[in-house]
Amino acid sequence: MPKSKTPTPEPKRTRQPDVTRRNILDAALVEFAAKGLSGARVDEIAARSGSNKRMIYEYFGNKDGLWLTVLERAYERMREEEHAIDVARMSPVEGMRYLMEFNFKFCSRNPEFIALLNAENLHKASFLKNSKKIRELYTPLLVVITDLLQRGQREGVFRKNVDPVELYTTIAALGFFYFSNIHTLSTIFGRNLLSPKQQKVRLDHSIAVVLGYLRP
Amino acid sequence: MPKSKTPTPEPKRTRQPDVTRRNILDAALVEFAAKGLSGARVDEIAARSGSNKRMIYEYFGNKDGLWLTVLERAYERMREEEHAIDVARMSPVEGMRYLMEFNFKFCSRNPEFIALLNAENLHKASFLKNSKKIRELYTPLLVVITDLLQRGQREGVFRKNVDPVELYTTIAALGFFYFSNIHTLSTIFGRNLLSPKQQKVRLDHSIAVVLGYLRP
DNA sequence: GAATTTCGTAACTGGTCAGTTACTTCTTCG
DNA sequence: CGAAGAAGTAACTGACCAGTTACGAAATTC
Repeated sequence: MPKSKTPTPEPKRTRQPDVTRRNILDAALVEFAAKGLSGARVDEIAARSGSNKRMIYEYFGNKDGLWLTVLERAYERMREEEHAIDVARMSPVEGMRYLMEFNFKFCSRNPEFIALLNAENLHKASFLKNSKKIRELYTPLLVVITDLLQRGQREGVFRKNVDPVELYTTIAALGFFYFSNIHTLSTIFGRNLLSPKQQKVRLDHSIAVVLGYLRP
Repeated sequence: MPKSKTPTPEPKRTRQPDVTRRNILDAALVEFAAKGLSGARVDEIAARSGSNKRMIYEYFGNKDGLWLTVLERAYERMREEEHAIDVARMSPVEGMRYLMEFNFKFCSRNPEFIALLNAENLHKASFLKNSKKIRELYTPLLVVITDLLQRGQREGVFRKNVDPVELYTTIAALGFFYFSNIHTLSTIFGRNLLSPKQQKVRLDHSIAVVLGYLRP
């Protein structure tokens, strides 16, 4: 039975299932991102959440259920942030630049998201495939890119016959890869790619690549 | 004491430390790539290798030592294959195209390499950082790209002021990301990106992006 | 062919961890 | 207040697993 909100303006609640649930998910995100699915410890998540194991199993059934929920929540968050993007009033070039910057900085700001996706790919996306929610998560970024491409082509500033899905993948790749592989790349190149300076160089280059390609 | 080769042409050897060692590493590569470091089972590696746990601990000390050796070996293999690349006699455009194709197909052909790198990045490259061998593994691809860029710029077919390291990262990203995230991308797009047809579309697009960018 | 070293097997150990349970404490609401 | 149920705690269980050991078999050396 779905819990309907009581009309009484809640007094001082110390029982806060929603808060407890969210605390568990926050703790799980950190733990899973740091250690992967098999490396993560349920006891650690319980301790970090300020709650306890019993609540975890009450709300999420088991470790796998918790993993799936954390994963879905991460996608939802990305989708929410992407939804706020509005490039309709920008020029195609400006818009594309803004989009890439957003994507790059989202990756920079959400290393847990990167780690989570990599872990899920290690499992061949077996959890995501069983997710009912994921169908609606088709990323809004794709819609925005399609629009920008059309306008740019009409105005003659972008080349023709660019597949939006391919370009989306390219943009995603240019942001994601850098942060996904930042530790091995830093080691091999002997540079600290985490530094803001290096990140700026990388973003500028990425934008130059895509805009350079899009020239008619 | 390093074992010097006996002058006698070995008869029928049933003792073959090198073979056993390699079998263990092959088995470990598969297991680690499929399940990550913490998910992999030493018993499973022993069984798959046709050898046994005792030998694993004899040769590699512990699970972590085995992991590091597998990782180094994967890098070495890549380096060897890259070393065979010779684009000196190709035109800059041809050479760049060939290089990207090589990189893309290497990723396609070596999914274990992809999985290994992702797992190592999850650990913040802590094993690679402690590797003595890794310093010499600075990828030869970088040298080849630098050469191609110079020639292309001199001949006027490539734009000027392109940083080879940045371009290398871009090329690596365009190949790696697709295969690294192939399962989640396939799920979200509802397409089977593993199919050769989709792979060709992706490679063609990637080449078009880089060559499009490189136009003066 | 005896001594020595290498290799293989399987049982064992000590620790870890997902998931459960018994029990206590707190909150809510009549 | 007092009953009912929700939330919390910590000990427990049973499985699993990295790493070890004891012992035997085979191969190599002298």
